[in-house]
Amino acid sequence: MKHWLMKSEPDVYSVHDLKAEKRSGWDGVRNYQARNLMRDEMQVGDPVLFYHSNTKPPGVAGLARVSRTGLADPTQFEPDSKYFDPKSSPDAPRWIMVEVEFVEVFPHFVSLPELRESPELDGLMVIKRGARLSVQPVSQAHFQTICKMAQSKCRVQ
DNA sequence: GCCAACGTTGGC
DNA sequence: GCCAACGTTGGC
Repeated sequence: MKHWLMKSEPDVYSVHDLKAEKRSGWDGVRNYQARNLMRDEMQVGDPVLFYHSNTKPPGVAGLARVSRTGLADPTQFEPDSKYFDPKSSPDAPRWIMVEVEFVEVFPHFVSLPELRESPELDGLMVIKRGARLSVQPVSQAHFQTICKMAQSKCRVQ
């Protein structure tokens, strides 16, 4: 089992939105590296740290789990969507996404400054400069440290 | 609002 | 295939 961190701007889609909706397709990713991780590496059941970006402060807000894999992102076929991709077709969809299922809102929001302060999180991708990738792998040790900081047992089921 | 980082585009 | 220009991300 692999562990992940996925970024979303809470003004657009927050962990509270996922709580209300229970499950959601992770649409709108238009970066090949992020797509490849979703398409090739993610498996049903993998835990996902839900990260709030572009907000004050940014940080890890909750937990989700991968509930479905290998789905075509429907927004690539919607001409009115800002994620529309005229070069993609339903026969050969270019943008593959996963669906995630809500697990919990963390009792304690772990802010980016807190992540930076923890010596145990040395090497965590999201605290590196210029780490723009919106889907990131997280080591099991880092994942468990963040769960502890969030005051969560991170039980996925 | 600024700007560093970095991905993408397109001319050559 | 190189690389300058440009666009986006996202912290600050």
